[in-house]
Parts: sequence; C-alpha cells; structure tokens
Amino acid sequence: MTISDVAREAGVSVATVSKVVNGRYGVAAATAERVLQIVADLGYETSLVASSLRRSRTNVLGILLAGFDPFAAELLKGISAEAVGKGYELLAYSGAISDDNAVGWERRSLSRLGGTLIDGAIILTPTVSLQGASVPVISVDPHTGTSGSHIVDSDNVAGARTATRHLIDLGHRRIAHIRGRTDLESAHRREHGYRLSLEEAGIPFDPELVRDGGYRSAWSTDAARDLLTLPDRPTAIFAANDLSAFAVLQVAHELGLRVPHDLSVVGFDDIPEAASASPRLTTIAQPLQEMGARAVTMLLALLDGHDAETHVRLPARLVVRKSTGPAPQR
Amino acid sequence: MTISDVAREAGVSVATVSKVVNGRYGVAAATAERVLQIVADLGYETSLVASSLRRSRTNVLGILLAGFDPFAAELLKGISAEAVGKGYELLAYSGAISDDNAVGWERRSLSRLGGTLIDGAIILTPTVSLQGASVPVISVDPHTGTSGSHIVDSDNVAGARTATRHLIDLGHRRIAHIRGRTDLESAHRREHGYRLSLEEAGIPFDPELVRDGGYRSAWSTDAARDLLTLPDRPTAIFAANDLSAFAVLQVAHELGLRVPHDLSVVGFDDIPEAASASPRLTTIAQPLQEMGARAVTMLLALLDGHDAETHVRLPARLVVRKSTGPAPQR
DNA sequence: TTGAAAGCGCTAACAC
DNA sequence: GTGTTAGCGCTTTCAA
Repeated sequence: MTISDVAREAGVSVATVSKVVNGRYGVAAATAERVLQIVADLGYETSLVASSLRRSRTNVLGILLAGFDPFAAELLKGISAEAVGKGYELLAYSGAISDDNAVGWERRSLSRLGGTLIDGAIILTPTVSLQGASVPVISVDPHTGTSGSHIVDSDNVAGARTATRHLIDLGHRRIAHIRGRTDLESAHRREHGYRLSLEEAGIPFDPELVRDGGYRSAWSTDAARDLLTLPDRPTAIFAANDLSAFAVLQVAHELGLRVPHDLSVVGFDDIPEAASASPRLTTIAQPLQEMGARAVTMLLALLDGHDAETHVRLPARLVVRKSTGPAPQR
Repeated sequence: MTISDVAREAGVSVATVSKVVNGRYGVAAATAERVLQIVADLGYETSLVASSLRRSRTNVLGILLAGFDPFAAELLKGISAEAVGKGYELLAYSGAISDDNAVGWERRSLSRLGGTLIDGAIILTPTVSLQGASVPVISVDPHTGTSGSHIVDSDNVAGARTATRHLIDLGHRRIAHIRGRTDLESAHRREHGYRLSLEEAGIPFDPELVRDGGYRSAWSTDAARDLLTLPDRPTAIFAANDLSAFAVLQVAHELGLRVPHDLSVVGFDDIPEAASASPRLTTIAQPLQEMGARAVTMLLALLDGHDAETHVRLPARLVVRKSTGPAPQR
C-alpha cells in the first residue's frame, strides 16, 4: 500500500497524489476529490519513514530513553499530557541496550533518529555531552551540569538536605547514605545535600556510612547489606532514589529489622510504587510529570524559533509516609 | 553526518562503508579497520530512517498507543523489561490525537510505521480491526474480541465478579456501576461480571444504578454526581477503572460523604496511583506488566516464524485497601 | 493543472 | 576487494 498504488488506482501521477494528500495548491478540485476518495477507500496513510527522509519537518517529537523504568514512565505521562493537541506526534525510543553500548546510548539514538525522523528531542538522564546535535534538544536530569543543551531538573541539593534533615529531626545521628550513579550530576548533588545537613547539625561525616548503589536495585541490595551488618549499624538510611530505598526495605526485612522501629528509610523520586511499598516509603518527590511538561514547553518554543529558558529547576518536596520514625533509644 | 561523509573521509565508496558498518564479508581487514576508525572519530551512526526504507528488517518493535496514560505506562514497563537483551529496539509511538482522528488511530499509526520502520507491533486497546496489517501484531486488551490478531488481555468478567462479590460480602445491596468505554470489549465484560454477581446473590438489577463513565475522569465525575445525589443513593460503587474510581472519591468528598463509612468504592486496573489515593483504593489488579511481557514473548515468537498462542488471558485479582468497608446500617 | 525527474541516506546486486 | 548502480516511498522543483 504505497503512494503508487493510489496513483495507479486514481489514474494520476504520484506527484499529484502527494499534493492532494498534503493539501498543496495547484490541483483541480475534481481530481483532488477523486484522489481523496481512493485514499479513504484504500486506507492509505503516508509512510512516516519515506516522507521524513525527504522533508525537513516531520512534526514528531522524540523522547530518548535508556528504558521504560518508573522514572521515565512518570516523565512520559507529563510529556504526553502537555503535548496533546499541539499537533505533534510522540515517539519514545529506547535503543537496544547491552553492556557494550551502555554508555553513549543517547548520542547513538540521537544520530539514528535526528535530522530526519524527529524535529526535536527530549533526552532523559543523558550522561554524555550532546553538543552539535542536528535538532533542538532538552535534557532532563542530565549529567553534564549546565553544559550544552537546555535543561530541566529538580533541586536535588535542597531535596537531599530536606530528607536528611527530616531524619535528624527525628533524633537520628548515625545516618547512612546509599549513593546514586556516580556518573550522574543528580547523584553528586544528593550526596552534597546529605553532607550539608549533617554539617549543619554538627554530625561528623563518616565515610563508612556512604556506599554506592548506582540507582540500581542489585547494587543497592549489596550496599544495604553491608551497612546493616556493620557492628555499629546506622539507625537511618537516606537512599539516593526509591529503587535503592526498596532494596533497603527488602534487606531490612530479611535481617529481621523493623522499619521504622529499628531503621528509618528515606528515598528520592516518589515514583508511584513508593506509596505501595511496605511500609509505605517516605521520600522526596520530584515533580516528574511537571518536569516532563516543562521540557515539552521548552522544546516547542525552540522549534518555533523562540528563546527558551536555558535551565529550569523545579522544587522537590518531602513526602512523609511510614518508613521513618523516631531514632531507637540506645 | 551521513555515510557519504564517512566514505569521503576514508577515501572509499559508500558501499564499502555500508559493508563495514554492517559487518558484511568482502572487505580487506585494513580497509575495514580504517573505516571503523573514521566512524568512531566522526561519531557516525546509520540513520534508522534511511536504512529501514531499504531493508526489510529493522530490529525495532513498535508499541502503538493513544497516549502515555498510567495504563500504557505500566504495560510499557513490562514490555521494556521483557525486551531487554533480546536485540530489539523499542519505539513507542503516539500519533497526534485530536477529535477528528480519535477513531482509527491504531490503523493510521500502523500504516505510517508498518512495513518499513518496525518489524512488528504491540497495540494497546485497539478499537478497530487490524486485519491485513503488513507486520505481525499483538493486541493488548482490544475491542474486537478474538477477531484477527493475537491477543493478550486479562479476565475481566472474573475480575468484575470478584469486585462486586467483595461488596456483597460486606453487606452492600445497592451497588452501582460506572461503565467503561462502551466501544471496548473490556467494558462489557466488566459490566457482565457485575451483573453475574448480583444475580448470584439474588439482588435485582437496577438500571438506574448503571451509568456511563467512558473510562474517563470527566464523564465519571458526572456519573458519580448523578448516582450520589439519587434519593436512594447506592452504598457502594464499582467503577469500571481506577480513573473512574478516583472521580467517585472526589465527588464523594465534595458531597461530604466519608469513604468507606458512607460509601464503598472499588476500581479496576490497579494503576500505581491507586495505592496513593485517599483513601487508598480497593481495586482489581490486572497484571499489566506481565501482560506487556507476554505480548513481547508472543511477538518475538511470531517474528521468529514460530507459532504463538492466539489468545493469552491472565487472571485479575482483588486488592483490598481502604476504600471499602461494611455497608452502613439503615 | 499535471507529470517527469531528481534526490533524501542507505543497502544489495552486480560488475569490475 | 571495491565501486557502480538501482531503488526503497516520498516530496519538490521544473517543464509541459
């Protein structure tokens, strides 16, 4: 089912069909009507691939991501809600991730789609610089600080500070931290906020209480096990994201520690699953959907040739649920 | 940055570059090495659009959806998890939805991407038949019963029956139902399950207690308001999906009705937000992530030329939370 | 008002 | 071992 099929059926050239389908002028009304009728009968729809190869604009917004995890899913909801009715199609693309291409996926995806398939891109948590992209790009929660493209993120330092402060206010003194992916800016900021709060409260920083979790379940499980089997184990853990916090909850359960009676846990992100964890997770909520929406706004502005803010930073807020409580008495 | 740039830089023809990049035989080792070096230097990546126009296979799986709503998001998580490491790229596509193309989006999307860009498709809640698609298709929770393509869904009748039964067991007798989208098979099945349970309990069916919610927030709000301002209002509402149930919760709150003291509410789907609703929503959980995973398995089987089950139906289960309680005494 | 033809970036026969 | 060439489906000059 191609444009040639339609042309043959209508007894006109493919050029004419193309004009009719795209609403160009210079076609007799009668011809146009006949072609349109055949298009409808045959259910012809112009191939996105072929037309995008030829045209410069496609009206497709690309969302480049490493996988459809809960974080990406929330952002997508916000992106989709904001983009509806604006005349753009959405194309969320996750390249085949394997170990040997785990780094640089964002540039690879951008090269593969950019220039032709998509008019612009929103890239989630890129870790490499995206200078010289062929289309406008908005980075959400990127590694590279303010370098290069336009950025949307949330206030990670303040969020982490609030989380740690919450634990301190509950009387905790031995507060551990499970780090995020050390190649991501957000992870450093969260650790920074954690250390700031300790400092403000006059609690000496203990390097032994900080472990790598890489924002990932498996690593965080190991980290949690290490921390919770320490001779003088922490009474509270601030995990760099919710996934890590879930791992902590799991390990605590295995070790027979009651949360929050024996151990308090705070996460970061407030993915929807946080509310159904057992116990329900106290965490720092990033306004993920709003971040997605803002990214769309910025991208559309860029595509319209307007300026857009270079850096939008949204506030993160503490959501107190059931995984935090007063520090156990010694 | 095209294949010609690489060819020029390497002093070879584009054909040679293509061979090297795709690992074809018939290239001198030295040449291949030089080309690979230039590819790396320039950061060249073959254009998905151009190559897919020429090739028959792209190793891209399409997921066609009407928008990134919570339902789609959960399925995507399952799809993504199952597809990882299988050598396929994922491309979730949501065409521009507006009022005049609201129906038939799935066929339009399929025509636009099919045959060239994607090797196969998973389509979420299609409402029209997809006969004669150019690529293998798996439908998730479709309208058209068993017609045409391969199907994954959950047991809507049993789920609705369980939900209604749960309310009956709590002593409710005036149990209302807010219907789903009447063009969707699932909506009919849920209503059927509701009526089955009433019948089993010997409760006469009252047409006045059934309203259209269309699986949508706005309509459901109206429906809930109608039901709850009835002279003899229901003591329980079974909503056809969680979004509708949220609308009920909202209206109940506005009217000063306490849930579950004055009114019990059950939803359907168990999207993550259900656990954080206030009060936390009792609902029927569809195994959305598993449904997504199964769809991938089936599609990959089809793509490998194997057979796949024509219809996979997964069980739905009751998740009791805080929005249901004993019927109020008269 | 219409159609012929070039070309977007790439791959695959086939010729050299 | 390498290059030439045709062509995937479409849009867009440009000539008829």
